[in-house]
Amino acid sequence: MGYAIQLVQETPYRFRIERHGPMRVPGVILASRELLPEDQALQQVVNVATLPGIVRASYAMPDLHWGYGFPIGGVAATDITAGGVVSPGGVGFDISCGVRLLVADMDRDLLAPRMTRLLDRLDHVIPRGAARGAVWHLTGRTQLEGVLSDGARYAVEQGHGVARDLERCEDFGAVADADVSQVGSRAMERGLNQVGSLGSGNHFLEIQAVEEVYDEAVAAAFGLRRGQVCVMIHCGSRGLGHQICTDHVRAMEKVMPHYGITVPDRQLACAPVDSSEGRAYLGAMAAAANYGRANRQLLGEATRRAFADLADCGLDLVYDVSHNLAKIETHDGARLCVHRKGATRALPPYHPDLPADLAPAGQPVLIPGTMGTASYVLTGVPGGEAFHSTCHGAGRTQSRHQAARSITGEQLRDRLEAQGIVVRGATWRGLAEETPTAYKDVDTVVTASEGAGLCRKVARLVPLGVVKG
DNA sequence: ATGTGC
Repeated sequence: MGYAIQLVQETPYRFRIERHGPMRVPGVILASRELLPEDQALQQVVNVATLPGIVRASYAMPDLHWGYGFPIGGVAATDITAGGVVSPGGVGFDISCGVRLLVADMDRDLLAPRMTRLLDRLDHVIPRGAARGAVWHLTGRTQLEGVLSDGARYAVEQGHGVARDLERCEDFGAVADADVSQVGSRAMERGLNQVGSLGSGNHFLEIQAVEEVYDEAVAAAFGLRRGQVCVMIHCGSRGLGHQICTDHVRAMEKVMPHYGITVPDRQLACAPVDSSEGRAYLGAMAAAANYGRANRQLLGEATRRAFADLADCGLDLVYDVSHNLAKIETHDGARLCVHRKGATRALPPYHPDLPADLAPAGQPVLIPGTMGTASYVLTGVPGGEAFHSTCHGAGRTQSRHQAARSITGEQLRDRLEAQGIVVRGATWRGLAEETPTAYKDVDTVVTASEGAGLCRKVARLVPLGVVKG
């Protein structure tokens, strides 16, 4: 701290911070100059570069901004066999926050006359905000353990969805190495009544339309065509994931001296992946990841019921992918712990973890925009940098307080409705805090992501109706 | 992000 961070521009979309001080690797920021954040987030890129076992670089995506310990839009991988660490701050409080996209077998013109009724129904059936309630009322601890161990797969087994849904979920709906015994009692309590709830902040459920297709072949493989209606769901693991992060940060803070680890920021609390504390966090994190997927599965099912009932219309899953997660992955023969925080995995065509029917197209990468703005579908590219990762959305540029001072919820609703976008918010205050003017421009972020060679654009989606958390 | 903040 106390010095200006030196950035070396290497290409229009690539900046480098050379190793200095305790940095073990350089920092690499994949962004255009206009997207570079305030100094604090760049300092966080530098801080992450000091973590034990980090390899290649401390990466940042174009939507980089300040976060807890790690920047949001940060990607960092550690070598497990070289004492590499796992850090809860490298995943964030909303473990497994992510996006699910479903497509309707209907075009926007046909749906238009039913839009208001559909939004009113979703407003009624999608639990969100501070209010209690969830789509799925778990009968007790046994069912919650099923959710934590088997995620969307358990939800489908229990009748909430169809088998094909799992083909289109990251990890086919469940991470294998969840350890329920590492989920504390408070986290369990908080999780019991929130499976199938949106939450608040930037979480939303949107009815959208495919406005533009950039790659016809890949879009067709994803089931997308121009004019088609789709539904995007953006949410995470609610209070359960938050509590797990809190609990394991505390546990790691205590044992860091024992492992001889020092970090420049206490928010970078970490432990070796190959240690009891590291394994404990990864087991609990995987359980929260499964919870997040089950959550999105249930919200998708509630939306399907509304569409079937009011529009006689089916919804097929395009994909479900997280943008807050650490994963054990093999890259160039090395076993790495890849942290993605506000960064989306973007597998290239023919990657072995893709479902067979998506192999030629690559992984669908789902980028939620800000309320009233576009969202994107992207795909992974061969040789993608940063361990096959890309951006996760438009990063915030204004605090919630600043945002709420700039506009009222009612004004924002009027402005959106003047653009033909129907809005159903949880609270006026919450709506105002999410004004699009408080965010970077998602089009600019996606252009930079493609320009930096992280992904390719497939389709641009525009909002028709918003159910806001 | 979060039964919002040490």
